[in-house]
Amino acid sequence: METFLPGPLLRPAAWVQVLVDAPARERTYTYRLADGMTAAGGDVVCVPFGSQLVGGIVLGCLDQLPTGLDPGRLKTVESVVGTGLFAPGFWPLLVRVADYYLVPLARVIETALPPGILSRARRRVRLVADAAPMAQWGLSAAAKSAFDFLRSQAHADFSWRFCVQRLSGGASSLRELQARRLIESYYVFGETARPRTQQFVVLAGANADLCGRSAAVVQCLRRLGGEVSVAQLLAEARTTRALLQKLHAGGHVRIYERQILRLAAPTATADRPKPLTDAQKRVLDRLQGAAPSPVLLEGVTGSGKTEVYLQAIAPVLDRGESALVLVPEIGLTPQLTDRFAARFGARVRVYHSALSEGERFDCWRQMLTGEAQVVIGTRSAVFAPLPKLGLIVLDEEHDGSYKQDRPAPCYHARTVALWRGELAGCPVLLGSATPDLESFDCATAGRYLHLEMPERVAGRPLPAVEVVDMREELNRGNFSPFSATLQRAVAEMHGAGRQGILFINRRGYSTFVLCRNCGEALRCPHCAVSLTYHRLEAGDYLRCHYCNHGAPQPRACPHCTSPNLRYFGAGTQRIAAQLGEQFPTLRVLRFDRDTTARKDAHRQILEQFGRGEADVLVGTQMLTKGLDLPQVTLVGILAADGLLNLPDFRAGERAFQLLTQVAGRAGRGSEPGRVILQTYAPEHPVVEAASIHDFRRYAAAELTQRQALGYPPFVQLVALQLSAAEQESVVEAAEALARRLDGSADFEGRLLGPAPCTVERVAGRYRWQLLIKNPNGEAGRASLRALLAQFVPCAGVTVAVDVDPLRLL
DNA sequence: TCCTCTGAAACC
DNA sequence: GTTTCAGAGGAT
Repeated sequence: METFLPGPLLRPAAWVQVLVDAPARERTYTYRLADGMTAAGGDVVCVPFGSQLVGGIVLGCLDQLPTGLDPGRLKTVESVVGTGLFAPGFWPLLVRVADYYLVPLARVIETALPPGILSRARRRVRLVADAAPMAQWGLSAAAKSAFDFLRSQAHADFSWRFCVQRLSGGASSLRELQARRLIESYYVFGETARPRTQQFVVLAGANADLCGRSAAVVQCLRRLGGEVSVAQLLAEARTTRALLQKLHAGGHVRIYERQILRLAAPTATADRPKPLTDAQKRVLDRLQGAAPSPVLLEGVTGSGKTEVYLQAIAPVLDRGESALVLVPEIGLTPQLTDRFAARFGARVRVYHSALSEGERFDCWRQMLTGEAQVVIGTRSAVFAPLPKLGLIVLDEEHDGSYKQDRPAPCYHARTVALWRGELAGCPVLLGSATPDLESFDCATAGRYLHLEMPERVAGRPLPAVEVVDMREELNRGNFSPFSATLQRAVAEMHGAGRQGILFINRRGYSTFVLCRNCGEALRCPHCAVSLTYHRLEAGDYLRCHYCNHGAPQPRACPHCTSPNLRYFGAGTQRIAAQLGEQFPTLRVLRFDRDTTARKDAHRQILEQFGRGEADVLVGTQMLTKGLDLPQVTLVGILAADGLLNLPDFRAGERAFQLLTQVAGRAGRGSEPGRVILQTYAPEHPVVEAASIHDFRRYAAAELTQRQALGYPPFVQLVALQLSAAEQESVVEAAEALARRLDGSADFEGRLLGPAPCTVERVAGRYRWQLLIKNPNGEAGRASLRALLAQFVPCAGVTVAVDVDPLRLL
């Protein structure tokens, strides 16, 4: 890790470390600063890189050269193109993330910045006004004609790209002209993103003389009101762009560009603060008076946490400060975003990684200028550059999607949010009905302010949970996934015209397909898992839920050619189908990753359900994330066992959260709710605690066990995952790394493994894992950082470091 | 022995 | 992204 100078300097720094906008982003480069030039971390600069000039971000200043770098090879920063890309106090946050998660700062910046910030630093070319006349002597023919072309233009300023494409000799001519000081090249930082436009068509002329397709298209346009977007007309009139162009040329219609708002602030009907319950009032009072420390708000499902967030944010905005609201997944909570927009109007922005590059860029700038005062976003929005941050809210703070586990840095948005609050001096409000045990431990130990809302709003009771022993169902000869109790409950619910939710832990139709002749299961060719069977309109399909590999369902077993294939296990598709068979009048909707893949599909399905166009929603974990559906009275959990028995020390905690959250979807309206929890292990402590809504008892038991076994939150875990295409190289590298850790005098942590990951092969790569228990905090991470910096794995092996891993797979 | 092609590595 | 470099293979 590079060390950068802290604070302001007496003497301006001579060198800067730069993250360049080139494909080779793994490394950073050192540049000299020209005399009188100053730069700070976060500035956008233009630097020579190889033969070209590229944009880059200054990571930090150096007052001495890194060892082993030949001063003769150093180049000088061309210009400082932009400053103030980050809110005050933002840079130390990024440095802290890099330090803690053992990743290069460059990686953190890439994660934090909206993509394309650097590519928006555009290279331009201009004619030098007072160029020496003799500079043209002896130019190559291509360069001469290029120069003449540039001079013949009305203006003297061009984009580099235009020049390369348009001029004879392209880039080499430009370099030649630049060397002669006939032109100069410079960079501009994209101050304003181009406004987005859309093509519109409007009727023009009488159009009496048209016939055939033309007449039909004009007729359609007239029906649509005479003026629509080109895209809409193309779709509605089922016509082609060519025909529209012909009509345009003939003067029958006019096509023009209209500016559209890329960041239309979510609009909704205005909403006023709701009257508060006593518990909500107490919480808000404590929040106002509290010092800026983290707050854990433990409020049961349906206790009105959202209203607390809204009313806690209002005074922050009144003070002219901004608020950041983090949610696990933006698509899953359209109701929440709508409510924020309704309450705070145009000051609200939504920021997440599914936005387009342009949308993220625009939103980023609006945050910096203070135009956006409330930002609702997912994990990556924890880096939103809001100045004057007055409050950070993390809704459903226990949710695992706050942890990034794919590309480094594997940061946890909750951890980063807490640091942000500390650096900005603002409170961080963590809300959940089932707090993460680490947060809960901090709260009970007094490190966080612990506030509670133990009752639902309007005196509504928590739903009664009936545990059904599925072993007895089997004994009675019921082989269906629905117990007799659940069947009766569904019939009753349907009869009363109410709605229900069925939770199943798997999507697809069957979880695996087995040959009854040879006993082989159909497996993914790239991963060490079986394929899931999906029924699609286009035909039956097998899909790998790890790498998304897909194949048509074979008619016969690929191992022994027997046609005797059998489908095991039930996913959402099969449950929905069986439910339909059993209750023919029941209207069933599916809510899982397959049915919500389309943009805005979450909202559509939820709205459809909300309008009462379906009676039952069958879905996966997606159902657990904060849905507020007041008409739902019945919740069925088909098999709790799949959750309880995962090979992970957090399996119990996650199962408890999931069961409590699904159960919490019932009885949120005026009618009381009812939950039916089916399991083969009714005596399991997680099932028992969840069935009586007793988070405290479960948490206490689980924490005692964690302490005894030396697991988080009592010990820090660091997972090192190695992967490669060949099994031998991963094993070899993993063992080499383990020897290195064991043999090191500095390293005091405990090493578990190396061992293959639970699913050893994914997408054609073998994965092995080392787990480190680090009881020494920062000191332990520091020695690990040093060890990892020295460790060079054999060719083709990549090492991923995950500090505080959430899933041990 | 020199030249050309090609893929990989470096670019501060 | 461009440029450079090293090694293979081929022509002289």
